[in-house]
Amino acid sequence: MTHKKVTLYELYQIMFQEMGPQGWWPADSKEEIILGAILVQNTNWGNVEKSLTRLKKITQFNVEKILTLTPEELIEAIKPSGFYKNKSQAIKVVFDWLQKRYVDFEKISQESNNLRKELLTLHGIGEETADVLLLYVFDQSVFISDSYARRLFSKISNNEFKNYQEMNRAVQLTNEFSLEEAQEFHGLIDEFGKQYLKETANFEKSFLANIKLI
DNA sequence: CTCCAGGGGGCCA
DNA sequence: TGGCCCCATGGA
Repeated sequence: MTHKKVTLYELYQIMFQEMGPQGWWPADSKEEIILGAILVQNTNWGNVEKSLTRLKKITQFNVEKILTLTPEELIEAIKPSGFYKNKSQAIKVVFDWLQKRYVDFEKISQESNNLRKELLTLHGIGEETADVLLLYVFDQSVFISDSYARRLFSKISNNEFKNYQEMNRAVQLTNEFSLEEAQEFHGLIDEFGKQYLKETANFEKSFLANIKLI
């Protein structure tokens, strides 16, 4: 079995050509993306949508209104997406932080010389969620080494990526990637994962089966 | 019925 | 550091 050797950017182009734009992270505001990023932790997106609908009804995703909610009200709103004790506290922590920073996303992104580290100090924000926020809220072109990315890259490279940090150190986007492409890439990888990288799915029948990363 | 999804934190060796 | 366990709901 001979494999076609491709660069990271060529991989992106192949996936985009095959699957098209994924419209990843549907949201009308940065605040909604942040809420979604927390609520989706180890949770099906469908359940997240239920919580977002309920939250929107009582807060319109307004930062001050969200911070005004009692813990019980917040928990009640986000219950459908599970882990509500952890997630309600994470929402509180992140929105407190936002309010302190005047909720100017562009300003935060420019002023903090190590925003990733700063995000990781927030309780409830781990490596993956921090990178999701960098990519979709703070407009930084980063690669997200989530489980689907690790499964895919373990198949199309000679490395075996066991955890987030291991892959995050090894893989970074080249500067050919625009912000929009970086955002699209993550969506493509996860949609590909849902179709071809589950236990019952068959990667060998996918359009990436004969691809290897250079 | 079981399984697990667009993770994170605490604990322990 | 690395492995293990817990957190919780709802759809398949």
